[in-house]
Amino acid sequence: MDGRVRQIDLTTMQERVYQELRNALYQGRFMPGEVLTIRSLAAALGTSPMPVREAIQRLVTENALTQLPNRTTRVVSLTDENHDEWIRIRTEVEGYATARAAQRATPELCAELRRINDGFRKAVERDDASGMLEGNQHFHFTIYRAAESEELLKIIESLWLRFGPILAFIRELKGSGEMFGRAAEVHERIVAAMERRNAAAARHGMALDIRAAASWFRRHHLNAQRAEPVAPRPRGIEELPRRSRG
Amino acid sequence: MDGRVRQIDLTTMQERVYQELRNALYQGRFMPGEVLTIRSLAAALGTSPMPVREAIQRLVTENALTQLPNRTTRVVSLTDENHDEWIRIRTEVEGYATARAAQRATPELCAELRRINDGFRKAVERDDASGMLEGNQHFHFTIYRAAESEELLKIIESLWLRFGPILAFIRELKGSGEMFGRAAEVHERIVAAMERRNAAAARHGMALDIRAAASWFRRHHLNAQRAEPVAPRPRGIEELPRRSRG
DNA sequence: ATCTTCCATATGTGATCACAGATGAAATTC
DNA sequence: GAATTTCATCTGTGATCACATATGGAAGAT
Repeated sequence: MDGRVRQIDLTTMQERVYQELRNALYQGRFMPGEVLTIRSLAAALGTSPMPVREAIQRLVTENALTQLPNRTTRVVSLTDENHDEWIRIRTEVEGYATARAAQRATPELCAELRRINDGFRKAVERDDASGMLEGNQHFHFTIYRAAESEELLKIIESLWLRFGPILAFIRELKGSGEMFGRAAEVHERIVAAMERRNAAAARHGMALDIRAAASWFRRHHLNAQRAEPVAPRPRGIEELPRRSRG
Repeated sequence: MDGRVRQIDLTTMQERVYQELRNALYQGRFMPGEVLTIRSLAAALGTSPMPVREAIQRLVTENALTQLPNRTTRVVSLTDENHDEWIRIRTEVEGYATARAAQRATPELCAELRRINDGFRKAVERDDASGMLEGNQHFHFTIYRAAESEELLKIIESLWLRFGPILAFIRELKGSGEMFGRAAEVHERIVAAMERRNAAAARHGMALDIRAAASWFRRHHLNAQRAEPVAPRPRGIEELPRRSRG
């Protein structure tokens, strides 16, 4: 019975729904503030509401989605929580991962990072928004994986998940090329620090990269926000909770 | 209609189940490796399986529970994941929170920390295991709250959640008083650093506190492990996944 | 014209049912 | 007697149902 049949997918429905939604968020296929309903998602995914509601709950605990007091679930909005706060946490956690990666850096890793960063730079040159986002993400996560901590990686993934919907925004903004161009230079410095096994310098470079992107985004996001409000807030009730049922 | 009726609990069943399980884990009311079944929990809580399974899923995504390949959910075990790795992450994240708290330290905060640490020390002196655990937790979280970052606090809570079941262990171990006695001294040094607004020193002290407790626990846990194995692992299947259903 | 009330529909939550796989002890085979 | 098979029971997963609340437009009142 060896080669005649292939292994099939054994994961649960809920897990597959969860992964699908996670990927969608990661890649910015949902807009910040967008409302998600169980039944419509279930219909779109071709399954029953049951696995969807469990997947949504998981994403809510991961802070990728929020639940309003009227129990509507929405993609995390840009302003409704403290952006700065998350940026500081990111610099800390991802900076730590970078320091660990620097301590473990091999010539092969540095060569790979250079290669990825070259691809990133090329995407910047041809003004390919998706290519830039992908290249940037690839560069970052190659470093984080090199930190060799499964658990740390999980935490960082959950941080990025929260920033996924922002990607949907950046994709449509003009002038991201300039910012990413500067990012490519910072990346270069990070790789150089890793080659010298200088953990502190690598960490510092990563923190700079994150903060620079964040402050660029803040400036341009505010402009975009003024021009075109994204998701209208629901009626007036923002405080009222609901009944409990038995 | 003012004073004649009182506000009632409006949260969902699922939320209350989640909080109840979370507290139980936090306080070490479940042993590491213990198996949880939906139906029996539902019966114990006096509700239907539905809210319980969603609460369990949330705790699984928070890494407080694990799901074996045969879909049995268990309280996180002591050895089945890298203890060291989590300790390093804790020193980093909680160290950062401590540094932030030091920057924001007020005389009132330092006085309160001294008071809490005195209570902790007294619990050590009268060899009150629960009092020690509680006092220690109280001291740590007073600092973390002083960091004034809601999101950071969430992350730290999820880290501690993972260590909750270990408390159930420590509660029964002899000689924890000696370790906690040393911890009280380290706490004192942390408060002194915060009084001087010396963020680096406070951070360093916190890292020392965490690492010292962890290495003490490792030594004594291994002894306890030999004496009395806690949770028998299920039969032989540790690899086999299951079917997917439609 | 503006605000309120009403109502059909949509939505989340919890209960119950159905079913495949897991479990562990009893029965059977060698 | 030891290893294997069988079978009743337990458990997680997904589907469906029931119901209270939310929503948003239409009808009505001011």
